[in-house]
Amino acid sequence: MTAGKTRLKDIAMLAGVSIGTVDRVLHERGEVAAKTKEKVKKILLDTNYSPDITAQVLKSRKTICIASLLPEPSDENAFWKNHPSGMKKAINELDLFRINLYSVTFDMQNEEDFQQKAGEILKLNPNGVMLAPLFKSESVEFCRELSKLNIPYVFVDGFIDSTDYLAFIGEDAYRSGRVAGQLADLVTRRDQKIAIVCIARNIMNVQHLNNRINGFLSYFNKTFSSAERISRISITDPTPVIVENALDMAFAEHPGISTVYMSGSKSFLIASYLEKKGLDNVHLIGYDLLDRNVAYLRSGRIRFLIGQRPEEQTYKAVRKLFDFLSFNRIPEEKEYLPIDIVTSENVDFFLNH
Amino acid sequence: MTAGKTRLKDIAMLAGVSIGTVDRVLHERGEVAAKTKEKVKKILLDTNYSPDITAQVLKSRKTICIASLLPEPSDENAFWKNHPSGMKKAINELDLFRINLYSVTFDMQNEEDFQQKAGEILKLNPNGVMLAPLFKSESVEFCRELSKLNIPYVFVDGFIDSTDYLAFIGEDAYRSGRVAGQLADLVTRRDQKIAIVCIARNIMNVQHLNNRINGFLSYFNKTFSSAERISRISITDPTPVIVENALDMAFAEHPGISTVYMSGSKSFLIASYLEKKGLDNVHLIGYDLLDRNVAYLRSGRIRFLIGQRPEEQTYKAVRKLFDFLSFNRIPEEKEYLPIDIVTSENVDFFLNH
DNA sequence: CTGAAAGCGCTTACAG
DNA sequence: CTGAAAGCGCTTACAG
Repeated sequence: MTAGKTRLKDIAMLAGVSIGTVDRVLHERGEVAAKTKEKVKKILLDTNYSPDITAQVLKSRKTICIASLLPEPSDENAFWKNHPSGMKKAINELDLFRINLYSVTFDMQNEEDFQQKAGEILKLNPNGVMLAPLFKSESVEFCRELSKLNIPYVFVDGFIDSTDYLAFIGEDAYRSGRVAGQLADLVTRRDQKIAIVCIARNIMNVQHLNNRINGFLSYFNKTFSSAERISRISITDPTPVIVENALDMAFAEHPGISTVYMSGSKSFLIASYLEKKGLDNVHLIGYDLLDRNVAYLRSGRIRFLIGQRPEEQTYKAVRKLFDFLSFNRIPEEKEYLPIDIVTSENVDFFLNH
Repeated sequence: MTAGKTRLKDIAMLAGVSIGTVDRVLHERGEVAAKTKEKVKKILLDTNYSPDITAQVLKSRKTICIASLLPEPSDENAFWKNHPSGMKKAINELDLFRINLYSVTFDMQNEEDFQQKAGEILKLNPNGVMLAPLFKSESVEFCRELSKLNIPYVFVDGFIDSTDYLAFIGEDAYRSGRVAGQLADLVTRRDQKIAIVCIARNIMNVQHLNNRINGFLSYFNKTFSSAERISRISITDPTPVIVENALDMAFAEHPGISTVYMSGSKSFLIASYLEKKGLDNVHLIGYDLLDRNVAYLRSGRIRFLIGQRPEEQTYKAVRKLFDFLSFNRIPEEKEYLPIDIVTSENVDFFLNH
């Protein structure tokens, strides 16, 4: 709290050496006699010395370069639209340091594009990397290269266990599913039915959605058998016609569905379907504050959206990389951000900031 | 983004003057000929100069002192227990600057104690002040003194319009009431009744609670007349016996109450009552993650708690004061923090961090 | 193995 | 009104 008043100079005086020598033991730059080293180390500890960071930064003036590799946001997948603002916020806060951000995006339908962009980043030789590991094998490969070059990397949104990542920041999918389960339970009468919808193409994504769905189901397991009450609808293509057909079939097969849990971020597709079919009494619970979702939340067509703070994910990723690179602070390995319950009444607070 | 590479020295060269002169126009320290001033100013603008903060801090080494005046947390009012951790977090983040925090607490039942502690702070002559203006006239008086001494101050939790505050950080009470209303609506059948409880002694507090209650009522006004469905219970003393009697009367007078909205932070009192009386089917909605509230949330006795991020309030207050004092950044006048909807399933995320 | 010195970019007296 | 110089606390060659 009280910034250290002892300076290198004071340590040097106490030890009867020059500040150059103190600096050498401080940074373990060698070339110091064992005895002097011991003496200085002791005094360093006794005085609880901590360097003045402003002076360090002023002197060294090295520029830190952080690269990010995230999916290109699109209409098809607007979830990634807000991630850049978190990075910008972090950079702004750190503007007294020399820090550069090199943002790269890849086409999330295209493994090759990921590989190519990863290659670009490797060529740049940044000090640290943040990535969303959407494609497993390609990501593993990239991480291996980074490790080889001694470049630390942080995962955002998902993580791969077999790699040597510095940190992961994201959602606890299982628990977000449990939260959704609780909300679904709250709005669904015991004699009514619940449907779980899963729309997914790529495998990583499916894993994440499955975790959510397992969490969702786990909430009901405790109370009573869910088998008869909960049905699952899997759709492999988000094209509206295909979605419509799949839902038509499901609603025909399971009469009495009064709540739909959309495990991914495309609730607006379901909302649009329900509106079209006049299914006004069906509750809809989904994820992420995409513009189209928020519009349906406001109109009442979507009851709850669960937020996972995309800006905060990238904000924290940049901060953790920076703190590690500058001050050697080792972050917690995994940080799960709060699971926000968002309704039409509190959504505004989660949009601007 | 890219930190400015032009230095005072460069400006001086371009203007054909010494860096001392540039510095004088930069900080408007006078003693500069009008012509030179103009010339330098133009170059400053053209080059988009921004000073190197590390060098500034290193040189000036002035210590900023921020004082806080908050209520002493107690069993009686545990809401204030978590505010200090937000201040600590801010101080830790700013540890490369010379910044001291002087925390003072007052007895929230005692106006005189507030005055005395305010006097202590004035004697200290800090650079900035953060306060919770629980007592109106005493706070106005204190603020007047601060203004006279040119000490900026930031309100936390509440604000007083007639004063000259730098910023306010807190809850939008009306809208938090609306959120509660929406949640109450969700769990209450149309043929069931809702009770609003208000326990308060001091007047500022009542104002805040009234704003919440008005927000709550406004949610129902739109849909249908609430007069017949919603009753209000006012209690002036949080002593369990008194609370019990008041609730006994209310439940007797309004049969069919199935949801209780507790407008203040003492939901645990209601929860305890409901448990004692075996009123297991009554939904309870309240505020703030006090230990005792959280325990009832976990057990299911409390359905929803609305959180107002106490740590973030003080964190932001310290940051805003610091940014203003150090870099002359003028903050937004009022910042309303997100209204968190907390249930037994997501509460953990809101506790640690 | 160790010390003396220069310099990072700024601010602050001081001399003229 | 203006400039030259010292110094904030550190790091980095360089000389010995």
